[in-house]
Amino acid sequence: MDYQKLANLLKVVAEPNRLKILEMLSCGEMCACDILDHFDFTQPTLSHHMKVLEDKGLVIVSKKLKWHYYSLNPDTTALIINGLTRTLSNTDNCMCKDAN
Amino acid sequence: MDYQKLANLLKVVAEPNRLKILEMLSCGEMCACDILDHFDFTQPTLSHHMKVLEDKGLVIVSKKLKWHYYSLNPDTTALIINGLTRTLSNTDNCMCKDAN
DNA sequence: CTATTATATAGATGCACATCTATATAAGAG
DNA sequence: CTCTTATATAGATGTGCATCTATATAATAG
Repeated sequence: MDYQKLANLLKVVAEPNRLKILEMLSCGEMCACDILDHFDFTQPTLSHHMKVLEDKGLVIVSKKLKWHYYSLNPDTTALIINGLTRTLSNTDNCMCKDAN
Repeated sequence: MDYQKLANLLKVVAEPNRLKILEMLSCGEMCACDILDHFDFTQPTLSHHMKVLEDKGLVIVSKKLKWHYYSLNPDTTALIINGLTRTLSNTDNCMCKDAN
């Protein structure tokens, strides 16, 4: 298990506003301006969060005209859930089974 | 869904050394000194991490003589996994279903 | 062209936190 | 008691990051 990589993904998700964004996207794609309506912070702050989510592979963007539509990347979300679940449960390939 | 509360728990887990500690504990309880053997950082740093894990409810401590034995708190780990899974999947009680 | 709308970038600020060294406390062994 | 071992606390340092204001870019409407 690459703890650094998993931790990096978990850091992306360990922020309340980004959690809320991800849940909003769990029902389908949304454009940035519609997401912004649900928050109190400014537009540059949303832009920052969406960039983090995109750069780390949590969301996928499709740019249509001047709107940017975001949707969840199910591969990455599955990676996080599975990685965390395996880390927190007693599995056969757990590091505590190692000779070391 | 209380995003702030879930994010606070995820922050505890979004740190590579704490992830490694938690996986070590997934096989059973360990004392601090044995955990420390698997890391390069100093003893105060481990003490800090174990305090975070204990304070946030991720691990349970039983103190026997001068050794402190740590084990996973399955209630909290389940809370994190379930909360994150529900947030990232399209569920009926998702916030995107709200009239708002 | 200009005006409007959607999004991004630059730079600053303040706070959280992982780590360290030094030291303290706790608990046994002899 | 003194010595050793296990753990905690205090205080400092450096870095990361969420947020802001101001401004830039992109794309469309008129």
